[in-house]
Amino acid sequence: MSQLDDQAFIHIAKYFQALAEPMRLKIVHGLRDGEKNVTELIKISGGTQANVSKHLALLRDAKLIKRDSRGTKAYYSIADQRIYDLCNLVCGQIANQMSIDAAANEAFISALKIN
Amino acid sequence: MSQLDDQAFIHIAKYFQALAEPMRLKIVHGLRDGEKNVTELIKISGGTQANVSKHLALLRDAKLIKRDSRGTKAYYSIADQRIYDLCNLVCGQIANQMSIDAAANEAFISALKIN
DNA sequence: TTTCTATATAACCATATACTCATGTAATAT
DNA sequence: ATATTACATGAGTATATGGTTATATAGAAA
Repeated sequence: MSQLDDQAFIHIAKYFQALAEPMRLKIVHGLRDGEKNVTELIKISGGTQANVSKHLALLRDAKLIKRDSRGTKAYYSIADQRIYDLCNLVCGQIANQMSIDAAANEAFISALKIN
Repeated sequence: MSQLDDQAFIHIAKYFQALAEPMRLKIVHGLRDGEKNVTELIKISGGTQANVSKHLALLRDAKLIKRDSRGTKAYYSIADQRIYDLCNLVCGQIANQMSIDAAANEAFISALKIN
């Protein structure tokens, strides 16, 4: 396995890592219909201010979201729409894995739908 | 945010978590052209026996790979091909992020190609 | 049976992660 | 200038994770 591959795997792993946390998925989910400021995201996610702020910093660091500071507020938005493709792929996969009846399955999938 | 959503986010996060580790990505990458036994995967990944075995257990737990025991050997294979869609999406995203010239970019992408 | 090969797993350790509380900082309002 | 609102960040803590070494187990071979 080459150096380049090693670096690539590390890079890809970091990317997945950013999405590997329920609170961060909530935040990303909260941004599906456009930018929101931190206070709004705190309400949506149910997290504390400090914690949400940290997750936002991490997501921004991973280039998944971007920040726009206007006045005293900070507006965050999705930096790359493909996040949702990823999530939807995973949602489909998980829904498939669950051996539940059709009605429940449908309810589950629609609850998961992210875009 | 509903209970169901919370559970869903936890579930999805676990899925991403399984792919959020370079050694596990190497292993999954190693399985792209079909099943392999543990010894082969140890060689490919460069990890120790115990460590590879643990990662395999984790990947299996996450339903990403499946195990087939034949004789004294254990053959692993991909349980869901969509893993590769996920990886390729992320690869494209990462390649886009990197502001490198076209030739280098192409070399990078082809080094990353997983299926 | 004993031995060897292949794999899994327990015990342990170091580091990373997520969270909380407290504090810092910057823009606005009074 | 002071206070307030909105957000970021440092310190500290508990738990999770990834790795190593040593041991267990199971099938095949001698």
